[in-house]
Amino acid sequence: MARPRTDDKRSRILHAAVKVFAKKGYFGARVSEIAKKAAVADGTIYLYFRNKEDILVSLFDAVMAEHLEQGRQELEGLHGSREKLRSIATRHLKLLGENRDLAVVFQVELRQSTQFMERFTASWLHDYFALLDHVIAEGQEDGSLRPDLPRTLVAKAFFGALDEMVTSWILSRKDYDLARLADPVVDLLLEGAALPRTRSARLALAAASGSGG
Amino acid sequence: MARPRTDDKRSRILHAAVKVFAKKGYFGARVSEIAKKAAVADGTIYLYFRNKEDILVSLFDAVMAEHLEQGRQELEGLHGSREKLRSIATRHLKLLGENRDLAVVFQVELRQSTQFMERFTASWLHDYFALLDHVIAEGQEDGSLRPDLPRTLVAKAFFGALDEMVTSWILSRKDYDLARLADPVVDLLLEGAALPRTRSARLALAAASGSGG
Amino acid sequence: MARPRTDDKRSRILHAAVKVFAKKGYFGARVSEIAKKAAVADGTIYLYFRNKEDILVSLFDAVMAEHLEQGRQELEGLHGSREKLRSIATRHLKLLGENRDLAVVFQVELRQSTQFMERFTASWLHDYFALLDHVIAEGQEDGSLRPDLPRTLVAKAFFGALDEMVTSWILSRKDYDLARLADPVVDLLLEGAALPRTRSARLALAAASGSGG
Amino acid sequence: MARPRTDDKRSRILHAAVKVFAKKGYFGARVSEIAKKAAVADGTIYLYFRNKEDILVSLFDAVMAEHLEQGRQELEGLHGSREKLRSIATRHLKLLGENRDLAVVFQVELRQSTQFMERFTASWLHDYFALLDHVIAEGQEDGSLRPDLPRTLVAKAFFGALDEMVTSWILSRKDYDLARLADPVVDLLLEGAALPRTRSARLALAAASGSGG
DNA sequence: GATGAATGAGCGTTCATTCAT
DNA sequence: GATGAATGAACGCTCATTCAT
Repeated sequence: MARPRTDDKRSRILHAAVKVFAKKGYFGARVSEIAKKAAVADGTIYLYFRNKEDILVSLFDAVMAEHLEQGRQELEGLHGSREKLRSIATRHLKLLGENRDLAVVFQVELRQSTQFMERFTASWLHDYFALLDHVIAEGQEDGSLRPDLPRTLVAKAFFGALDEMVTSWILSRKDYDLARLADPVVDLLLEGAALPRTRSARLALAAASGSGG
Repeated sequence: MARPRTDDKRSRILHAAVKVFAKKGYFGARVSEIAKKAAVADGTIYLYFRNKEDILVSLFDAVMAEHLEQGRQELEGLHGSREKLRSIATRHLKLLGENRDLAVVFQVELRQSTQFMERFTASWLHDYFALLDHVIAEGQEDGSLRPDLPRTLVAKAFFGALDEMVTSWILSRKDYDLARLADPVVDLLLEGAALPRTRSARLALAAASGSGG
Repeated sequence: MARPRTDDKRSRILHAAVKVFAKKGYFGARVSEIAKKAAVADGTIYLYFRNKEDILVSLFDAVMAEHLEQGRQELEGLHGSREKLRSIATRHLKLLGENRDLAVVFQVELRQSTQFMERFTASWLHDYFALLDHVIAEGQEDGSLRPDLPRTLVAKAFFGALDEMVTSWILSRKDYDLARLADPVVDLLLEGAALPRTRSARLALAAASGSGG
Repeated sequence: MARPRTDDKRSRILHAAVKVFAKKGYFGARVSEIAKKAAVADGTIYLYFRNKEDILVSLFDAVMAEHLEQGRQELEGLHGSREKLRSIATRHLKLLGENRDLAVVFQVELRQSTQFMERFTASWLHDYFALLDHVIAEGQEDGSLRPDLPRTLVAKAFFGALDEMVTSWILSRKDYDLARLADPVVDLLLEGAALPRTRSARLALAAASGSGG
């Protein structure tokens, strides 16, 4: 807010940090290297961030704040849990799929320790899960989603599936379009991996046994 | 290589390492602390492990080797992808749900850096995915699973969902029974989160348009 | 390369290093002890030197660079190999005779290992020998030195004799004036230890046998 | 004395030590490496030697004891300081010139620290210098050597010259015959590097001034 | 005597952070 | 605000030595 010209420096530091963290890992990253890449003095970093960890946390905060805000706005214009989940998945995979360094930081470096993980979860991830939860609740209420599955379980599975897509993408050397996986993942999560005729068969079986009984 | 007389010591070091890594994180863990907890001298560690990293890697290798072996054996006695996926999920959640420290190490510490992740993936996780892939392929061939979804995508989603169950469980303070989530997760992944009538409706629609075509 | 503001610190470290190396030996010397004696923090050492070995090498370089330069200048004003050798010997013994710690480092610590020795020889000692060689060559050409002795052999014997004077002086507890040995050593090397009449006798003998033949 | 069969082990350890010390230097040498090369267990070393340093010292003692004893015996059959110095020089250069590893240990490793040097000097080197001193004294008494030069100075110069021949030979990669340098070195030390006519001239001058006086 | 597994003291070096300028 | 020289705590690992077998 009240950080006019110099906000440029803060931003430069954050951008440099993404690159360095992605390349070296959080513990492997040197504050002096971030400073160098940001073209500021080592000491300057400490005018904008409390310490090394604060750089990582701030990075995460900045990205999540924007991502969540934009995500919520996009959801307002959509109807139906199906559409909304598709939107969330697409945005999730797009955000990270468009910036591999950022993805590395989010998938790997932020999970350095339970300490990080907890703060990470406590702040923004919690909001992200709340958003998912809300959409799922809506779906269960409007009859588009099964009400027999616990909402949080569905949310976790949804997040976990997306998360693994990103992780796999990072570790794979291939540079395929991550966002394209959004639709099939949502399809899988909504319709299931089982063949429909499984159900028909089961129903048929049930009918048969029912008629037989 | 260096496997001195007492395998007991090696084992004690590994058990101590799980605890220390879980509590302090890999980078925060001190080799001397592991030694102390294992009741051996600092130097003794290096009779059994090349270095600190080797402790972590060996830990992972040992657990995965046994887990995968037992998993494969159990699968041999089962029929149908549904049963097999249920077995895999249950074993996965049981393994980690029964040892929180081990779970922390697997969920958090092993993901310290892309370097770790890659080795991790390259060795055992690769095998784990291959196992999943195989079961899914079987299902697609015997007609129990949808053939239109890419196998790897299903495998990733399956793994990602389970993985997130574990991570959530670790970060949550509540000590619920993790393994109990196996069935609902498999159910979700197989049948989907959408209400069956969605399909009926679609089928009806398809039938209608089919009859009309 | 890294030459921060105060050359004073670098110099303080080098002076402290001479004392500590002389007292404890290179391997016995602790970097932290050098830092303490130089009144700088341990880490500061590494702003001025790459590592512990670099301190020793830099020390040697600094001393030799100055010593050789001054030596060459002094030689320019002198005439005759006899005078020049006397100058070299005097300066050699003076340099080390005036600073016992430095002498210890040069006589003992720099010879820690063939590795050190080779670097030592390759750089400055090579120049020193070249200087000696040059003076000896001059003497052989102007007829003041025997041409039948290989120059390098004379140079080595000259250096070796001086070197042993220093080593003996260090190991002896007596604090005699080392530089005073310069003249007798040069005298010995130039005139030989044998009594002149040895030659006369030999000449006589040769004459006798010659006349007899 | 009373170390029958096992003296073989002690000897094997010493031979292994020469090689390892020569290759790695005293501080770089690992006791376990010496043990391995000697084909004994690490602990066995400590049945024959007090500690690592004792191996080096014992090595030196053994070599020097034999060398000095044989040297003294050879001198008994010779007459004249010239012949005796030639014998000493030849034996000195032969001993080390025939075993480069041993030479490295004697020239470099034994000079690790003033502590070593002092012990080294105090024990055998002292005897070696006494031997030299004795031969030089004889020469001065029988009129073959100049009486105006301090005996110790001549002894040091003699030793220093030989010592430098060995050191140069070690550091040079060329494998010339070291012992062949004995004669020219003795010649240089006895007759001097200056041209004889220098003396003739001086004698002439002295004669002239003498006749004039 | 011989072994070699076990010990644990010891240290060079790094790097996040500070603060005088 | 900005700098970057200076700080000093912190730690993985080695290896000479011991001692139970």
